[in-house]
Amino acid sequence: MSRRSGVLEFAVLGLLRESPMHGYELRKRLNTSLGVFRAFSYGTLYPCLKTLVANGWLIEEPGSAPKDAPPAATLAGRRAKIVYRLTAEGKERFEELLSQTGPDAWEDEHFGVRFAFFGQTSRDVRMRVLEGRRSRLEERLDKMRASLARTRERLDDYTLELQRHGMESVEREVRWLNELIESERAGRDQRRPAEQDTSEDTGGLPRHRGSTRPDPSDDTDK
Amino acid sequence: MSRRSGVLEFAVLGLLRESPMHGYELRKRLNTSLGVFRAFSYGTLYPCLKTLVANGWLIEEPGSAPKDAPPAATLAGRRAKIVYRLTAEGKERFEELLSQTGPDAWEDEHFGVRFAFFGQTSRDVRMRVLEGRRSRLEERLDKMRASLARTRERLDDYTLELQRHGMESVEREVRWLNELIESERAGRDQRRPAEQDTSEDTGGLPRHRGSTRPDPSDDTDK
DNA sequence: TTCGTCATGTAATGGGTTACATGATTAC
DNA sequence: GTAATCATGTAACCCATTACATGACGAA
Repeated sequence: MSRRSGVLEFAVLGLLRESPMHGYELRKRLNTSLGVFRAFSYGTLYPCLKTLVANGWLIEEPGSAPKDAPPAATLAGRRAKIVYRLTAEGKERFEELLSQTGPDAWEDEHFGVRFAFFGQTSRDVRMRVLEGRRSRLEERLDKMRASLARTRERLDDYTLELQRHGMESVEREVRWLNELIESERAGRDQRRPAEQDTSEDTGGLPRHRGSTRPDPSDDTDK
Repeated sequence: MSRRSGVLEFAVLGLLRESPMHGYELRKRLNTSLGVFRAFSYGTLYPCLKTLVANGWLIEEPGSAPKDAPPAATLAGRRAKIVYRLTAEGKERFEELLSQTGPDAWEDEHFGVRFAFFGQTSRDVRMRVLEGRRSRLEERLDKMRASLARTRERLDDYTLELQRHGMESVEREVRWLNELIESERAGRDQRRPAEQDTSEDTGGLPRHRGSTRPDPSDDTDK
């Protein structure tokens, strides 16, 4: 019981499913791995962890070394205070959340996290979420176009420019979704011709290369 | 006194500076004119209006017809309950807010509204806000690139794609800002060659055309 | 020994939504 | 006359941040 946001709960369960972690590290992962979509502070995270423990979805363990690290290598056995590990019920709970495709799933606040865990999501759910998001954005576009048509002449240049840029952003996301949806479909069809069953269920992704070049800098946290 | 958000206060003062309005209409304008950037509910707006009145920045007037409408024309003299009008102090307050260029001005929550009222903003403030925003985004890009460089191999395709798309969005906004900044500068220089003083202070804007075609549909409000 | 980062937490506060209550006016 | 929309408001709640308090550990 006890709702506790949704987004955070989902993200925490998802990250911990991959491997146990303590709060501090969890927060860093939250604020980077999940793209630009969300940032949480300790004041949000720690209380949330507690309620998840209370729900029986996590257990606290006194941590020593971050695991999977050679004795005194990588981070020199940094002592972690409390390591959170997903319980069986927690795993179940996450699975349940993963399979949900309620209208929430494609709203702004949720879509990002949902997408971040698409790797663990079944293809049909992925499709429903992507398509849901797309039509959500399309109806938003309709509204914007309509309101713009109604008001364009009494708006000054800057307001107009703002609106234009806003619309273009949305249009751009729609195009992105189109690509994704298409390649998900292609991924499904792909299986037909050769009937090969490599891996298990990996849908296709466009496969861009990021324009990233190395550039040291530390993370958020003011 | 009494802080009350900032964004809403600013937007309300700004909209009312153009013309008096009642709350209901004000909210619609807020949720459309200001682009995709913000949406407020009555539960937020009305209490805010009250505190603005308490601060002496607005006065309530019993409204009859929305003004500037021929007797029984346009909207058939819709009876408005309470019309809010900006006081002299309110105007002053707005002016003061307009001229502020604190780091807040270019954060996500504020930038949109600030931009929406660029029409009333002096060119140097506009420049500072645009440039502030740009460097804000650029440092964000640096962080994203850095974190991506650190973690790229242990991220799955979807997370990577999410990150990539996020970065591209930011890069796109930077390009947009570059164009705006450039045309602001051009606007300033423009004056040199001919020394013409048409109008007063209108900076240059790129002047795109929107892709809008008429398409009836009503506004938000669930 | 002091500073920076790792690490965990809590109380106060803020900013906002939801759901509800109420009623006038217009369009059918 | 009844449904939709216009119009104003409030109380309960929610989600999250800020600021603070505490302390261990490693490096200079």
